Amino acid sequence: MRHLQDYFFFKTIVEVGSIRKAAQSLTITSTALNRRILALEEELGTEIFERLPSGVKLSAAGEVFLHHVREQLSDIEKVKSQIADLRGERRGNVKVACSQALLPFFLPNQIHQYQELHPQVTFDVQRRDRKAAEQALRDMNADLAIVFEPENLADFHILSISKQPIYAIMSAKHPLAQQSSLKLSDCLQFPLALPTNQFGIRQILDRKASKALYTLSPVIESDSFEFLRYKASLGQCITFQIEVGLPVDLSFMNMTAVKLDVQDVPPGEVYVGHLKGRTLPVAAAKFAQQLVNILEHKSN
Amino acid sequence: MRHLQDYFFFKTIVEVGSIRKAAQSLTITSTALNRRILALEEELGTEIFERLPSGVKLSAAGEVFLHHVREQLSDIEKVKSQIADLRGERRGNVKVACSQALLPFFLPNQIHQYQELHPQVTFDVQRRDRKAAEQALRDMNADLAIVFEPENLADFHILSISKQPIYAIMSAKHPLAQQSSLKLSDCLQFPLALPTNQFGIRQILDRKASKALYTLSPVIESDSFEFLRYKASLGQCITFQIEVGLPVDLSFMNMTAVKLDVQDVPPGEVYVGHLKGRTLPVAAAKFAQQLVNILEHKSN
DNA sequence: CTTTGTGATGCAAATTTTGCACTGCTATCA
DNA sequence: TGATAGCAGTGCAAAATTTGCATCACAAAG
Repeated sequence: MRHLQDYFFFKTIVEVGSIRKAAQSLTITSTALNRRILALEEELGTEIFERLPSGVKLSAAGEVFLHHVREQLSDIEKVKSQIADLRGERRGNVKVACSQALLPFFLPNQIHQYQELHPQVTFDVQRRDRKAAEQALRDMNADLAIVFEPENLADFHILSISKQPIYAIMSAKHPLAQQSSLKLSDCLQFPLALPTNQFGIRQILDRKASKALYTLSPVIESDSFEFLRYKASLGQCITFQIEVGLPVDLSFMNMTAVKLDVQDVPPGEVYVGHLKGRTLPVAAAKFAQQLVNILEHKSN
Repeated sequence: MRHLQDYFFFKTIVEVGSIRKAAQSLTITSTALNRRILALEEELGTEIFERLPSGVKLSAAGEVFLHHVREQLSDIEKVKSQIADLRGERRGNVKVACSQALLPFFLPNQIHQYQELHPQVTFDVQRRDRKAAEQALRDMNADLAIVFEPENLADFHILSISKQPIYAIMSAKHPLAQQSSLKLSDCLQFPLALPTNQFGIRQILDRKASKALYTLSPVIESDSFEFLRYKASLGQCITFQIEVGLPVDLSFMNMTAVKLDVQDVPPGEVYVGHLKGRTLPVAAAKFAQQLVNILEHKSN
C-alpha cells in the first residue's frame, strides 16, 4: 500500500533506532528516508524523533504516532482481507502468538487443516510466553494468541477457554504405564523431568505439591518439551503435558500418556483471544473460529 | 496530511458521485483524479467504483473501503490532537451534532465557556435530529452528539443522561405566569404553539395527552422554537421547552417559564454520547467532560 | 442523429522524490 | 588530546512520478 509506505518506513526506523540503518534494510538512501521523516514531522507539527549522536529515539509525540501507525498497518490488512473475501478468494495472512505446548502438534495440525480449505491463507507463527504473547497483540504483531494459563488478561478479548487436564508421559514399559489414571503423588517415587517454572504447567504442578506439603525435585528441568519427552522415553523418567499438547500418537515412540486425576491436579486453561476492541481480518477470524470449535469439542 | 489526500479525494468522489465533478471542487483535473483512483484500485486489487454513464457508484469493495477511509480521516485528527495536547497547546476541532432545543442558548454558552479556557479549539456545530445525529457519528462527521429523547441507541456510547423537566413558556402578563407549577391540563384553555411531532418534546406532550384522553390542538405548529417563543410572547399562546433549552433570562423578553409538574408530565432525557468503540480526540473528550459536568449538576 | 455528459489513455510538461557529495556534530578510542 | 567513525541534515542535479491537455469511446437524452 503506497500511502502507508511512510508509516512502514517510520516503524522500521523505530525498530532499528537509526535512520541510516533503517535506510539500508529498506533499500533506499538515508537521505531520502531522512527527508521523508522531516516531511512527516512538518505535517504533524512536532518532532517525532529525538536526534541523538547514536541515532534516533522516539519523542513523546512519536510514541503517540507509533501507536497510530501500528493500528493503521494492521487495519489496512484487515480491509484488504475483507475486500479479498468479497471477491471470494479468501486470501490473507494470520499471525499467531502461541505458547510452546501447542507448537509441536496442535497448531501445525490446525493450520494444515485450515490450509486444506483455504490454500491462499498464509500463517506467521511466533512462539511467545504468556506475557510476550499479550505484548505481541498490543503491538499488532499478532492477530491471535493461544496461551496456556495467562497471567494478565487486560487488553485480551477471550474467544474461548478450554480446560486442559494434565497427562503424565512416560515410556510404554514404565511401571505406571498401564494405569488408567494417576495421582501426582504416585509419580513421586520416579524421577521427574519437568519444564522450568516459567511454564504454566509447572506452576500448576508446584501448586498442587505445595498444597500437599511436598516439593517436586526434578532430575531434569528444561524449557523444551521435546527434550523432556525424549528424555522420558529413555528410562523411568516421567514428564507432563496438557491434553492439547500431546502428540497424536505416542505409541510409535514407545511412550504412553496417562491422565492425572482431575480431582488431584486441577486442569489448566488454554485461552484463545485477540486484542480487545479489534476487528480481526477475515482469515484470522475464520481460523479462530476453527480453533474454538476444536477446543470446545475436545473438552466435551 | 498528505498521505490521506487520496482518501479525502476518494471520499469526495463518493459524495458527489462523479469523478469530474469531484475534480472541480478539489481543484485538480479529472485526469489526475481519475488516475489516482485507478492506482488505488490497482493496489486494492479490485474496482472500488462501478462506472456508470452518469458517473460512478461504490462497489461492494468500495463500501468496505469507504468505511475504512472515514475511520482513517477521523483517526488522524485524533492523533494530531493528542500530539498537540502533548505540546501543551490544546488545539483541535470538535464536531458536535445537536438537537435543535440546545442550539439557541445552551450550546453557544458551553462553547463560549470552553473557548475562554482553550481559544485554540474550534467547533463545528450541526443541527441534527435524533436519527441524523446518530448517522453523523457513524459517518465520522461528528465527534459528539447531544440529543433529546433519541430513538435508537445502537452504536451510541452514552456519556451522560440528564433528566429534563418541561417548562411552559408564556408572556409575563399571562394569567398563568405567576404559578409556581402547572399541569398540562391547566394549559389547555389557552392556545398552544407547539413544535411539530418530529420533536421529542412534542411526543412527550402528545403521549401525556393521549393517556389523559384528550388531544392537543395547537393553533400554531412549527419546527422553529424561536418562532414559537416569539409567537407566545405576543399574546396568550403557550409554548414549551425543556430546561436546558431555556434562555438564561426570559424576563427581558417579557416572558416567563413555569415548570410543568414532573408527576403530570414526565421529564425527557438529554443524551450526550459518541460513537461506540471510538476514542475521542482530546479536545472533544474534554469538551464532553465539561458538558457532562454541567448537565449532571443542573439536574441535582 | 446530434449533443452532452461520463470515464479512460497517449504524450509532454511540471513537480516531486531521490541520490550523491559534503557539512556539522558528538561520542569513542588510541 | 587528537583521530576516527557514526550520526542526522542540506544543496544541487538527475531520476521518477504526477499532472494537464487533447482526444477517444461510450451511453443517455433531446
